Amino acid sequence: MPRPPKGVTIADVAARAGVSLSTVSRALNGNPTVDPVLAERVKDAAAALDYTASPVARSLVLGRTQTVAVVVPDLANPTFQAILRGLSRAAAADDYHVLVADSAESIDEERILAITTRRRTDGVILCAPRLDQAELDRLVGGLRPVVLINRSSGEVPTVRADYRAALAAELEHLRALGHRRIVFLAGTAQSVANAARLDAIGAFRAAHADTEITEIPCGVDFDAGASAAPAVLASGATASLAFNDLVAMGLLSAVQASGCRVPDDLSIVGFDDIPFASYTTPPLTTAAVPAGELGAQAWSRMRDLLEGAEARHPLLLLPRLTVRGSTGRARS
Amino acid sequence: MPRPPKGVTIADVAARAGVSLSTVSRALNGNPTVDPVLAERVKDAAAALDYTASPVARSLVLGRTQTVAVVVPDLANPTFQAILRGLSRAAAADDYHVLVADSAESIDEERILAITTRRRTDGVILCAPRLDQAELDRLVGGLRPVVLINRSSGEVPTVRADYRAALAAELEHLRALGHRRIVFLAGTAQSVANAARLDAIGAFRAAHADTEITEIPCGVDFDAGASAAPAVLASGATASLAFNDLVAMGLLSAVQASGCRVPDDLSIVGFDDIPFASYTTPPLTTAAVPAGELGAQAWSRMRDLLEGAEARHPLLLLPRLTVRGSTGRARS
DNA sequence: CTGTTAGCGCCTTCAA
DNA sequence: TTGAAGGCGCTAACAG
Repeated sequence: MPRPPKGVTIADVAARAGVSLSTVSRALNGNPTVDPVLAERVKDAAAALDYTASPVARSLVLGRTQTVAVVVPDLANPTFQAILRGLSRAAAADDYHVLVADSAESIDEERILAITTRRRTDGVILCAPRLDQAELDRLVGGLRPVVLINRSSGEVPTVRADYRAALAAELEHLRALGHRRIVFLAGTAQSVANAARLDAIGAFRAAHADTEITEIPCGVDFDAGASAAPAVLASGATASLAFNDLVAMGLLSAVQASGCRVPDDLSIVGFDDIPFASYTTPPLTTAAVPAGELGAQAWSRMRDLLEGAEARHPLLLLPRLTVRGSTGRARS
Repeated sequence: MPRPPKGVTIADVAARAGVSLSTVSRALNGNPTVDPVLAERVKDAAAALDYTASPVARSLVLGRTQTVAVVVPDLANPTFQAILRGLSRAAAADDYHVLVADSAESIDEERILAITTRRRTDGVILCAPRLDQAELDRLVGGLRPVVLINRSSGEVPTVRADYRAALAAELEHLRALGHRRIVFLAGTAQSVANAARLDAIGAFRAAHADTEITEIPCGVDFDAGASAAPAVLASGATASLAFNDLVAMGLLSAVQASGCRVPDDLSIVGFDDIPFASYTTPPLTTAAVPAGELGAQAWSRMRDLLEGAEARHPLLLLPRLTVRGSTGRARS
C-alpha cells in the first residue's frame, strides 16, 4: 500500500515527470495554459508518488488557509453544537475547514481565542459572544472578516434568531389558553439572550394589562429549573415560561415529583426545541431556533466575505413555535 | 486602539528595534543567547507594533502547526460533543488548536477527511471511526501520529470506553432485580458499538442460563426506540436494555403513552448517561461513558506522540452504572 | 506553452 | 552575542 512517503515534494513530481516545478504547479492547479499531454504526465507522476501539495506552504504563498475559526462559549451546549454542525457541514461543502475553540464561557478567553485563531485562519465566526458591546465593537475591527451569530456590531454581517418574536409567540400561545398569571424563569442576568427575553416580556406586558408576568431568577440548566420548582408552585401561576428547554425539563421533572400535574395544574413552555423536547412526559411545548440553519447561514455570510461579495443585510431567523403536550388550558 | 495593522512583519519590528531579523526571532522566542537589553528593546518594538509571528510561516519552517484534527461521525451526537469538548479544552490548555471535521456518518468522507485534515495538522484523532477494521488498519499507517477513540488498530494509541463491562453491569443489575426475560434493542447492525454489546450479552447468556435475552433490531435514536415499543410490550419481557439513552427515552415515552408503567410493568435501562437522562420521568437508569474524560485522555495520548514520548498502553475507561428510577423489581 | 527567478514570513545554521 | 544567508514548499510574475 503506497502510503504518503512523507516528504514527497513538488520537486519529486517534477523530476519524475521530467518537467519544471512551475509546470507541475500549473498542471495540478488546473491551469489551462499547460499542454494536455504534459498535464497528464504530471498527474500520473503525482498519483504514482501519492503527492498532494502542502496546505501549509500554499497557505503561506496564497495568503489564505481555507480554514475559518469558530469561537463558541461552550461546546457542551446543544444549541452551539447544532450551530457548529450546520456551519461545519456547510463549510465542508465549500472545501473549507473549521477550527473550533471553546471559550468555556470566559470573556477573556473569548477575546484571546478570537484573536489567536484568526491569525491561523481566513476569518472568524463568533458564536453568541459574551463580550459586552463596547468590547465586541472594538474586537471585531481587528478580526475581519468576521461574522457574528446572535450578536451584532456595526456593519459586521450577522445572523440571529429572533428571540423577541419567539418569546412573544410563546406568550400569545399561553394567553390564548387562558393563562393570566405566568412566571418567567430568567437565565443568566447579564446575558444578551436573557435581555431579549425580558424585552419581549416587557412588550407583552404593555400590550396585555390583564396578564401578570412575574420573574424568578433561575439559571440555564436542568438543576436550575428543578430548584426553581418550589418558587414556581408557590407563585400561584398557571403557566411558566422557562429560559430554555433544559430549565423547562428540570422544572417539569421537579413539579411532577411533588404531585403537580402538567399541563392540568401548570403549563410549561421551554425554548430551543432540543431533540429531547419531544420526548419528555408530556412532550414539551417550545420554540425552535433553527440552530443548524443559523450555522449554515453564518457560513454563507462568511463565504461571501471571503469572496469579496457584497455584504448582505443582517439575517433574522424566526424561531418556530412548536406546541406539544406541556401546555394546556389554564385551570379555573 | 492599535489593532493589528495587518501586514506588520518581523522586518518591521527589526527596523524599529534597530536590529536584524534573526535577533528579533531569537528575542521573541526566548532564546537566552540574546542580550537582555536588546531583547527588551525588541519586545517593546513588537508590542508597539502589535506584532505576532505569523503562525502559517512558522508552521512551514518548523514543520508543525500546533493544531490537531478531530474527525467525528456526527457533531450532533451528544457523546461526540462531550468528547470533543473534553478534547478541545485539554488541547487548548497545551496551546494546541483543534480542527474539527464531521464525516456525516459517511465512510468515504471519513477516510478523505482523515487524510486531508491530517495534512494541515500535526496529528489526527479519529473518534469512533466507522471504517471496517481492514480499512482502518490501512488508513492509520499514513496518518501517524494518530489516536483512536473507541476503536483500536495495531499499536496505535487508543482510548476506549469498556462497553462490554458496562453492559455486563447493566445486565447484572437487572438480574439482581429479579428480571429473567430481558429484551435488547439493538443499534446499527454493523457498528462496532453494537458488536461489543452483543458480545457482552453473549457472555451473560453463557453465565446465566435462567435468563432469557431476546434481541429486537431497532436503531440509535428516539424514534427508533418509540417505534420498538409495541414489539417490546408484545415480547412479554419485564425489562429492556436499550442501545443508548436516546432509544431508551423514545421507548420510555412510547410505552408510557400506551399505559405501561415504568418501572412497575417494565424496567428500562439506557446507555451513555446523556445530561437529560436524569430528568426523564422516571429518571433513566443508565451506564455513563465518561465522554469528556475520553476526549481529554485522547488528547493526552496525542500530546505524548507529538512530544515523542513513549507510547502508553491502551486506556480502557470503565463506564459507571447509574441506577435511577426507570428500573425496579420484576413484576411477579 | 514552459522554465527561471522571486518571494510568502519565519527560523536556524554558519561566520564574524 | 549578532548578522547574513539559506531554505521550509509552493505559486506567480517574468522571460524565453
